[in-house]
Amino acid sequence: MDVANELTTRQRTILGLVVREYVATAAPVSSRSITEQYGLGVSSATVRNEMAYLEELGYLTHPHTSAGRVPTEKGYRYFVQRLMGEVELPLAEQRMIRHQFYQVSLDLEQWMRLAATVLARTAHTAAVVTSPRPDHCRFKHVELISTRGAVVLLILVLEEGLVKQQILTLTEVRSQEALSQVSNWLNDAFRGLTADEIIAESRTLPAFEQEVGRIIAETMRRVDRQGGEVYRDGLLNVVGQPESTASESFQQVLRVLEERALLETILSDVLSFGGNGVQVVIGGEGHWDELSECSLVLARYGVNGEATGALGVLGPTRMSYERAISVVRYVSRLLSDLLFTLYGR
Amino acid sequence: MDVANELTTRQRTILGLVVREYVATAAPVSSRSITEQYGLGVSSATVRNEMAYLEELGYLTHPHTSAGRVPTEKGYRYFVQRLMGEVELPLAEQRMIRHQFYQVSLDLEQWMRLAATVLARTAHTAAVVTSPRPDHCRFKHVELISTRGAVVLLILVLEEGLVKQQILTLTEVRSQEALSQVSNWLNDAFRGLTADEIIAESRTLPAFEQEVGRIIAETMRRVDRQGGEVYRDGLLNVVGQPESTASESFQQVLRVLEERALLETILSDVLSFGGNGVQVVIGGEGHWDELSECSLVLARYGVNGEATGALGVLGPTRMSYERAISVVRYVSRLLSDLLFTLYGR
DNA sequence: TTTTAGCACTCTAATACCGAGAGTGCTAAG
DNA sequence: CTTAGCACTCTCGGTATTAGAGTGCTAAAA
Repeated sequence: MDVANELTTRQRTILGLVVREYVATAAPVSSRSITEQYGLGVSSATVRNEMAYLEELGYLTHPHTSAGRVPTEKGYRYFVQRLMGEVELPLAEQRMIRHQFYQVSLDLEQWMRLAATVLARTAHTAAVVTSPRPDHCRFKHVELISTRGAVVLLILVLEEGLVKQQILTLTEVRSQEALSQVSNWLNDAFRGLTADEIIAESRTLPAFEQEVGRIIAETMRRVDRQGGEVYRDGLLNVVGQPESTASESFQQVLRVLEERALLETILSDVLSFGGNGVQVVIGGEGHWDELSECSLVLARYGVNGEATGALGVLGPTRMSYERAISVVRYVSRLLSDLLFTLYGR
Repeated sequence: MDVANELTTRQRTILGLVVREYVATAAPVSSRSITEQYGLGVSSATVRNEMAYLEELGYLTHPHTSAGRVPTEKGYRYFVQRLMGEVELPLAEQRMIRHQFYQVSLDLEQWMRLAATVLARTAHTAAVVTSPRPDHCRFKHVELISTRGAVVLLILVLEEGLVKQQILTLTEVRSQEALSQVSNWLNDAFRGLTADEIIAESRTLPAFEQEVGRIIAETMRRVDRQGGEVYRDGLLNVVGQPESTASESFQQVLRVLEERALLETILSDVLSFGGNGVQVVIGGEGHWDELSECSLVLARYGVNGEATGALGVLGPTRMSYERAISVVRYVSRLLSDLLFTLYGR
């Protein structure tokens, strides 16, 4: 950081006001509107001078000569890091959100869907929630269910409570009793093992059991790799924005949201960076071209070292970071707590 | 139908050309462009007269006095019903699509996701696929898996291959052996029953078994009622349209796509109407205000009388109905076939 | 040294206007 | 019934003009 970062109190106040005002109105903010709305005890000329200085440092810009000021990405970053503080969601909203979670049934899927909706509605942005992924999943239970002829439904339960299903077509018809026997046997043999260990263990087994073991291991590896579901909500909030009409960059946002692969890379990139807590990416930060003109507020959730997912909010750079950050923090904590009551040890 | 519906061959040709041309270019089509591009052996004045007549009957309009013609909703409907014929998807594309389905693993979820993507990409519109819902689901198998303390994972398999999971918190801790015994017992008792029958059957059982039975029945009822997942794709195709910049009606499309409840009502409304085959709703048809300015091409898929879902395409009124209808028809057939190989009897 | 009043300057956004071009509708002739 | 021809209408792009908003600067005041 350069020394120039040391802004005077007044400069910081003004920068904060410009950001807040611009976020609220979407229009460049003038020196006069600042002095009129928030009496700082100084004239507009003084504010003007300070603004010019803030622009020199790169925190603000001009759309054109005779327009008010608009925050730059650097300005937003300064605001988020040094001006905003640790804002908590208003208690009333916290209560409302918690209430909604306790109303739906005890179901991970419902929770994630609700989380996406709550995030989108509260932050007025698009929202993403990925299902929690175990760091390294372990076998818990398998069930083989005969459906019709040689077609068998394989249901795999992992330690972390994840359930996967897979359809197999056997080379010969087997009775349900025979299948149950096999699954009971495998349940004992594989309990608590990882995919690799199951492969190793399978080698000693008869052909059919070995084959099932291979399929189980494969499914588990797929879980390890590709992760689970991605829940989205609030796309309308992105499209409905005033600036969205003109810009093509909003199409980028939608593309990011629509392409699972792209989305997942970005999420894991961002989260592998920072430690815990809420991460804020403003305008791509140079790394992610897809995110120019928009911002991402992200957090991990889940039981640490057990299974974690990501959750966050994606909107235009001009968003209320206070709302966004506080709601992302709150929902991630809430979801983590809920998960812990179910799967934690 | 009024008698005026009897158009001359030339009028039908011209209407068809206007629709095709307008779909292709998104610009009002003039009498000259018709005579120039497709030599009809008549002058532009003649075409002009015919167009005026078609406008009188309500098949075409003018955006303003001196612009070309644009099809009305009625015009599109006539085109779809009487002019288009039963177009099939080009064989090359059929092959390509089929190939993609055989490449992914034998998994209903993957298929539906792929179906949505294929529909969106082929028709250049947004696409929706709902998971197949059994007409009246029947119990097949239950599994109770102890996870931690008194928390139990209940896995329910229905006749149709649907798997549902549910988390229970018992009042007392039970061993996995005890749980397995209960589930084995219930598997025999409930085999092939509907939700109501399970409730009846449960009355004679001991308290715990009765409780589990109640939960199973409840879950099954939920499946009956609310249906399953909805897969969407191609939202970008809607937003990227030339007319989308100006119109607010495109926000409606997005809202329809985002609100599951709304979407499901519309789908079931439309499909309960017509029999089998592809249904086309152009511009809301008066019933659905949410769909003004856009069209819906829908079909059922699945094994009839067993489990069916809906699948279709949602785009601007100005869309290629040939592509849309043919791809919806093809994918619905393909998916039905695939489902049959798995769950059919 | 900092603040501020005042003013010139710049740029946008709204409005009106103009002319070219596209396309129709109509009429009268083929 | 068709078509050539022409008047008429409306849009679209460009230009001019104006009002207003907001800045930057300078010089005076605190």
